[in-house]
Parts: sequence; structure tokens; C-alpha cells
Amino acid sequence: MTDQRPYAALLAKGEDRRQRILAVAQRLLSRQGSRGTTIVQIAREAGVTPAGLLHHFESKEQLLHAVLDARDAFDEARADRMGDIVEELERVAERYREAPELVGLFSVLQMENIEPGAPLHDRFRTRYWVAVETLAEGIRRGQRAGRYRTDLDPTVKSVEIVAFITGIQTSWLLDPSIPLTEVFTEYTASLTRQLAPPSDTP
Amino acid sequence: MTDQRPYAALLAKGEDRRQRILAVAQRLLSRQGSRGTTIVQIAREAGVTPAGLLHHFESKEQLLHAVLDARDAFDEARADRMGDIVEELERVAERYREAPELVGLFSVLQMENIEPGAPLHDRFRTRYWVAVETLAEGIRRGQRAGRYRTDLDPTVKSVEIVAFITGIQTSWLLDPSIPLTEVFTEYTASLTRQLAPPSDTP
DNA sequence: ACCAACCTACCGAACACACGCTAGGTCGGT
DNA sequence: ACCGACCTAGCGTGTGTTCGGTAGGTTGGT
Repeated sequence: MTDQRPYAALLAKGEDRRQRILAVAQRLLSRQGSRGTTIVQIAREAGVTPAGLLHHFESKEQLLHAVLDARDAFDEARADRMGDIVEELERVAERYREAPELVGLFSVLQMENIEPGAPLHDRFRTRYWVAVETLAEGIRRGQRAGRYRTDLDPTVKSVEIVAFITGIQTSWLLDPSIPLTEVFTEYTASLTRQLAPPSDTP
Repeated sequence: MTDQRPYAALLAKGEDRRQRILAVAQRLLSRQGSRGTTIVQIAREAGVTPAGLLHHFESKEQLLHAVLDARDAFDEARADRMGDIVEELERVAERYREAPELVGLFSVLQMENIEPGAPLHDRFRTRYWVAVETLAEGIRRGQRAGRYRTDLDPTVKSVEIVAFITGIQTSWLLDPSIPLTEVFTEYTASLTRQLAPPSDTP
């Protein structure tokens, strides 16, 4: 467990501070966006000066990428053990309340980078299609297994589902008092009805 | 038709320029948001200097409100003659392509004002609930008329629909090549199936 | 055990720049 | 003469970033 690199203790301390900055940055960025958050603000809440922050991240944009990379890694780790998409969808609502500070990050930053040519535009666009394709593949799997009906386009349905999730996130961020669980159960229930093969209608 | 006010021609010219600024501002704001758009940029594209712009709008924030007011008035005029909500929903997709520059405005600015305490937070939150309530009232009307089944909560369903519209807007802004019409027809079709009373299943 | 060389973490001060906005003025129509 | 439309010039502030420096832990040689 002991680190054998040179200057191990020093580097460990730096890494610790680095993680703290990352955490603060994530929290602030997910509410105020990139343009609404200053390096000064992040540095202050992390207990460092702006110059100290830039010792760990060479620029604001690079810090932004680092935050997104951390989240991407976190999500990927969970995406591997994905089961039935409908069951998965039902669990999304829980995660909102368990970790509210994680929720807005992508939605907020994505909105700031809608314009083609925006610094993170391409990153978010490919991320979007990865999400859609992952979902579509889940549907196709269900279709091949005979659990889902085959007369609907997986991609089209996936675009719809991603849109719903994005939208409900925005709504919830704007006003956390919306009936989140009810809406989710309603939607997943209607999804199940649509996906179920027409054979079993007693 | 002729204006009898004093300085009529002058005022008309000013009003003209004012409208042009408003149009440019709307276009830019709907892609880059408020923080991503400077009055210098708006002024330049409208053919005025920043000072000239501030002659018509006393501050950047006031210009923002003016843009939003204009759009609100436009939307209200259309909301009055609203018919069946499903039919209405089908027409949304057309409007995206007819007037793409109108689309992102609210979504983008809303995202910038998610944080409670943001300058336009309250405005967007009440606007959100107005949208939900309008939709819910449309559902209730259909229920009373016997066209819709009565065993689903109008508010819950409305929150879902608003989420879908918000999300599909975001998706379309990020990548206009998504199968917009297909997704819309799919969703509205599934809505009709859900709303239809269980009597007619031949 | 000691020491010089080295490295990492971090700060204080300053820089260049862009932003929103103001003050004062010019021009032309009424 | 008056008024509205507009411009030029500039001010104050906040931003991201750079530069030079300090403190102190770490290393390898003697």
C-alpha cells in the first residue's frame, strides 16, 4: 500500500488537494455552469488561491475537462453491469435524491456548448450518441430475446427516452418539488406496455 | 395609419432599430445564453455601437427581459386558440424547422437560471408551472368530454410531456440531425394510446 | 549524521484584456 | 429651440493567467 515513487508523501498531499478542488468544481459547475463559475470562487471554497489552483490544473478549460473525465469514468464503471433498461430507468430517480450534486453537471454544461464551435460541443455530441446507442442496443437485446416487440425502431425510441431523462432533469433542477417518482413510474409503466409483445393481452 | 405623435418619423426609426436589436439579441441568446453573449456582439450584428444599443435598452438585464417579454407575448397569443393537446403536440415539430431561431431561447436561458437566487430563476419557475398547468387543464378537458381515460393524473402526465419537449429541444439543438419527426410521431402515437379510454379495443 | 541539490506545493503581486456602462458631444429632423 | 438617435472616448471592475518567490519535505553522497 505504501507508495514507492519519489516524493511520495508530497505527491499524495497534492493529489488530495487536487481531488478537493475537483469536488468543489463539480458542485459549483453543476449549478452555475462554466461561464457562471470563476476560478477564484472554486479556489476559495477549496481553500487555495487562484494561483494555487492553477498549479494543479494548468487552465480553467483543462480543469473542466478533468471534472468531466472523472464523471465519465464513474458512469462507465456503472454502465458495464447494466441489466434490463426499464429496470435501470426506474433506479434513475433514486440516484437523483441520493446524489443531487451529481445531477446537473452534464445537462448544464451541455447547454452551454450547444453551439457548434463551442469548446466542448463535440465532446457532448458524441456523448449524446453514445447514450442513445447504448440504450438502443439494450432494446435490441430485449427484442432478440423475445421480451420486446419488434415493430418499433430502437433508435427512435432511445432518442425519446434520452429526451425524457434530459428534460425531467432540467425540470427537477428548476424545481425539486415536482412529483419525480410518480412521473418516473408512470413513464416506465407506459414504456413496459409499449415494449411488451402483443401476444399477452388476456 | 399615419402616426400623429410629435417626432413621429424619428420615433419610428428608433422603434425600427429597437426591433432589429431585439431580433439579433434573441438569435444570439438562444444559442450562447446570456453569459455567453456580450452587448458588443449584439450591437455589432445589429449595426450599432454598444452605446447606441444602451440608448434603447438601459441595461443588459433589461434587454434580456425585453426579449423574454416579446416571446411570452408571442406564445400567449397562440396559446389562446389551443385545441386538442395531442394535435397541438404534433405541430411542435414543424415549428422547429420553420423557425429554428425561436427554439432554444427559453431552454438555454432557463438552464442559466436554475440556481435559486439567479436573476431570472423565479420567472422561469413560474413559467414552467404555467406550461404544466395549461397542459394539465387540456387533459382534464379531454377527460370531462369522455375522450380521455380518467385513471391517470393529469399533472403527472403533463410533467412528463413538458420534460419530453424540453429534452427533445435540447437534443435537437445539440444535433439537428436527430430523427425529429419520427420521434414526435412515435411519442404522440403512444400518448394517444395511453389517453384513449379502454372501451375501444377491437 | 550531515549537507547540498532538488523537487513539490503554494502564495503575493501584477498583467492584459474584456466586460457593462457612463459622460459628453454631434447631427438632423420637428 | 428642442428632442431623439446615435457615436467617441473612457472608466471601473472582474477575469484568467503569468511570474518570481518561499517553505519545507526528499534524496543521494560524504
